Amino acid sequence: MRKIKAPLFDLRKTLECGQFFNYFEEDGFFFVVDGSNFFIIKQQGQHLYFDGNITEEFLINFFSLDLDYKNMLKEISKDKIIESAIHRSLGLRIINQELFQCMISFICSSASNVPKIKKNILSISKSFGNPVTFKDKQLFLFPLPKQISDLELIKQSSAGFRSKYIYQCSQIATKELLDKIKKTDYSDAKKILMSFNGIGDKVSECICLFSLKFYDAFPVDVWIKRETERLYFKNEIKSKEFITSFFKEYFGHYAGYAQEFLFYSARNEQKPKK
DNA sequence: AGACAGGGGTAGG
DNA sequence: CCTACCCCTGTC
Repeated sequence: MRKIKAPLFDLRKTLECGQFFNYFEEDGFFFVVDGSNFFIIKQQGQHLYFDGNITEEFLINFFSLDLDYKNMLKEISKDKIIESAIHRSLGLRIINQELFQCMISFICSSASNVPKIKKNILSISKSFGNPVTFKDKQLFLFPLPKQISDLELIKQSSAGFRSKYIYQCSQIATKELLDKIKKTDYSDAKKILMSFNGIGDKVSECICLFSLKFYDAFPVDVWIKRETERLYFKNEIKSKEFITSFFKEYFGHYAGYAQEFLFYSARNEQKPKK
């Protein structure tokens, strides 16, 4: 078991906030699969204990432990509302997920919910991914695009109308294209992502934020819409476009972090027991 | 118990 | 701009 220091980090909040779906908790550890990487991890105070087929550098990048967290907080702390949200979700960090897994995860997310997305991802991994035995547990790596080639089998993952999007995405997402998306800038990456069926405005913002390190991305779902209308606009109805442009401008470079704090805070309010 | 609406969104009409 | 979409879950 290896050990690293991780101040200003909350493992549970980071994994459970709804940005990542390929993990489960057992025997006091989180078992995490990200593409072809897998590891177990637990937090004790400011330290992380982990083991798996990964390096320490991978872990630091995955959980953005190298981000200057205090500086980020300073940049987005524009008012009492966001400060309160930050207070309630302190330690939450944005994960840098493997791109293809992230794309499929958020294709699955439309008109869905966290438990169901997790189920879809696990089922797709079992059907198409390579099995690995690790710490007496059977894990499945997340498949490469070319490994997902059977529409009927995808349908068995209960992805419903999203199954055809998963299939098409897997056909189109060659290694070359994925590499291109990783190398290009925010607006270009977003354009390419939105050319996939099943990836629209919101889903592409999520992928930009959770896989491509574009921290100014600001995904607006119904939760963020309701919450920002309530907190910032006296419950007046605003369009998604307005909300996106307003908060990108308002919070600046780390708008995506502000979004995550508001989102986590809103969700936690809804279900205080968790 | 069994029907029914609606969900962290998107494409297509 | 408005709906259907596939499946699951919570609610009546």
